[in-house]
Amino acid sequence: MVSNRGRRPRQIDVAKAANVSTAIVSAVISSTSTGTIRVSEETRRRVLKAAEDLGYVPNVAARSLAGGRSHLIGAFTYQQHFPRESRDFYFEFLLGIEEAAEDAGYNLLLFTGTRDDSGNRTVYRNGSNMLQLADGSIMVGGQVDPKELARLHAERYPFVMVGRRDSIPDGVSWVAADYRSGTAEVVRKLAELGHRRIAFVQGALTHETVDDRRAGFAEVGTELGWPDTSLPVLTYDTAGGADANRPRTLLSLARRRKVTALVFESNYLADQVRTAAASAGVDVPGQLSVVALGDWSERNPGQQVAPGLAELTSPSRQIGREAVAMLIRLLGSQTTRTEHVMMPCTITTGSTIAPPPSS
Amino acid sequence: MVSNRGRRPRQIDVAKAANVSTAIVSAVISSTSTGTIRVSEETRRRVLKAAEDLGYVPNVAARSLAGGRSHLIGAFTYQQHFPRESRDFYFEFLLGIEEAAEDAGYNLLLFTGTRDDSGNRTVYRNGSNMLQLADGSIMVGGQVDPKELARLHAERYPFVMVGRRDSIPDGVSWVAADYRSGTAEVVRKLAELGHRRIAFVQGALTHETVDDRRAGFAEVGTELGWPDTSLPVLTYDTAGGADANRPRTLLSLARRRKVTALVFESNYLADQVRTAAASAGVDVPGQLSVVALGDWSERNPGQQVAPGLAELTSPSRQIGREAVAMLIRLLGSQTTRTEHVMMPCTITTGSTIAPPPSS
DNA sequence: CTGAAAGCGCTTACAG
DNA sequence: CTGAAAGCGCTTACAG
Repeated sequence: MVSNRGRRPRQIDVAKAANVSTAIVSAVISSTSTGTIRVSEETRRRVLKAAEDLGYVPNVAARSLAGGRSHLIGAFTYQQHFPRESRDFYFEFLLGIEEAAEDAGYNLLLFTGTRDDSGNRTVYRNGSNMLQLADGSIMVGGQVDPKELARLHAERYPFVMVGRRDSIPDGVSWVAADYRSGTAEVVRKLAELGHRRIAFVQGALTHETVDDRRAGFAEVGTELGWPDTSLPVLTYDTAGGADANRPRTLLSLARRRKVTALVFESNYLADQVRTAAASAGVDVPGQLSVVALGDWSERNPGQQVAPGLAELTSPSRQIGREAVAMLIRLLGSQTTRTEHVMMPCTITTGSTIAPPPSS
Repeated sequence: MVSNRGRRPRQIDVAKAANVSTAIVSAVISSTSTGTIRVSEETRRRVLKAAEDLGYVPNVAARSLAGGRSHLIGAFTYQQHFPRESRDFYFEFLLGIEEAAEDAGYNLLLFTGTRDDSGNRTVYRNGSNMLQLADGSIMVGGQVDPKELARLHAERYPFVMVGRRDSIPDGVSWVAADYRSGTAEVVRKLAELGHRRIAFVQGALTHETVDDRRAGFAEVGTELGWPDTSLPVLTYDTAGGADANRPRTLLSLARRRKVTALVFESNYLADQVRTAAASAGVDVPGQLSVVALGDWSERNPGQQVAPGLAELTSPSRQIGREAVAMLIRLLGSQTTRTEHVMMPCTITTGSTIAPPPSS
């Protein structure tokens, strides 16, 4: 490496040139607002001049060693690759993080170099917490290592989780999409259009955000005083993978149950059912309204968003932004604190929602 | 801030626990290949165990202060915002940089926090070279501050320029798109299809990459022994902005000059001319072939790529990747060195190229 | 193969 | 308002 060590002017050189102590140089250069040190305007100018003349440039590593802060925000993911394609669900989170870091004047450290010898992501490489390079970090993505998160938290390393909120240890801060309210909003909207039988379609494998959506779904029933039969929950077997018959089964089930609107946890399945309806002669949305609630777990990698499909969309960019704001709050706080924020989802109406058939 | 200072175990604690010196701990933990220090397998295990038990985590700032390396690659841009939208010309460069950093096991520091009080990007904030947080950096984008670059280079800070190669000081390393060869390839292709009069269309404002393209254009004439009249260069006034008449002027000029193929520096203008041709009853590509050479400077922000337009495409992603590889070479080199690499462009044939009219 | 110690370049109490 | 000095937590010659 081309090393300039020893040739580059240091603080002490500037101090000598300006005929002051290094403390003064430090105070002038870093212009610490915390500093109780006040420097006369004349001295200040002299120091600045000397620094300029010598081409002095503070060493950031030394500064952060002595000062205890790097002024860096980190972004980490357990995903195999950093989200880089716009079709990657986590991509938008990262964009929001970048934007907010930029707005806040922070540099952003992407922990791209955090794979162990087996190619798996880990925070602790050779037992060393790589994240501490940054003052705090945002953890992005659907995969997590709960043990690592717990250890991080125990170490009191400041971080905010984004992209999921289940399977993460207590005390960990997060920002998440409010699927509950969003789903309730969707159902309310359908009810307003005149629907009186709306089914919630979920996979066999449940997780927290599915529970949230179902809660939002049920909530509207209570709100409107509907009987349980008006809001049936249909569960299909996820284990079988992409079962070609699944969409048809669901369609006939819907007809039998006299359901006029289908609310799908999975965008993928919603899209499939819409397609199947077309070939089965069922008019969407004339006879059947279809809404997707934003779960992409069944999506094939590279699959594009289904155009025209009514859907609940995660406010991923805003979540990313909020996570950075939250992290900065955590960093500024004297006490250890935990924050949880739910951000409202967006409803894209699309062309698959309409009033129920008048019959 | 939640500070763990003083509570977190340090190297010395591990050393005491393992009954060795800190030098040994350092050697074991950092597993420096350079290290002439050899540690017995048993000692090694003891140290690792102690580190594990204590939850020891090396401090990176200290490490890079003492060792002189941070093992971080930086990315900087003079653009107002970091490229984040796929329609941003510089976005792909950044993706390539991220990919390559990930592959090389480096963390990537995005210098998002580098705007001064007026909102302008600077490398030197309060006289301090922010980039030195990273061992070396990639500079991305179309804007540059030549003075800062010169200063950086004088300081012997290792960096590689990407996205442009003119207006940058001597001795600075860069990776750029090879528009010369690409343009030659385009013209050769047109000649093979039977074209014998091909015009190069350029703006009044010239810069290095336009010169490159024109050189590639002229090169083929020499190669094939064509007279100068076969390869005219048409210059239009850029000063007038988006002049609505420009496309028509060019079309009639082309007809008068008996030109059967138009090669445009500017993608924007190429697209406009194609559209104008349609409404003027000129068949593209039946009567006139149109090719764009990848200059986007006239593009409106947010404008999408013109679909179907034959064009030369900058290998931006590969350039980003190569820049990282180059930087890593520079970092590993004992001597100060400069490297320049031109990466081949891609030709997208599209639907605007055909043999000339048979008449 | 191992240990004691200097030094990396700052910041920040602590005295004056 | 200013100075001398300790200390941040490592790495790396240099001795043993």
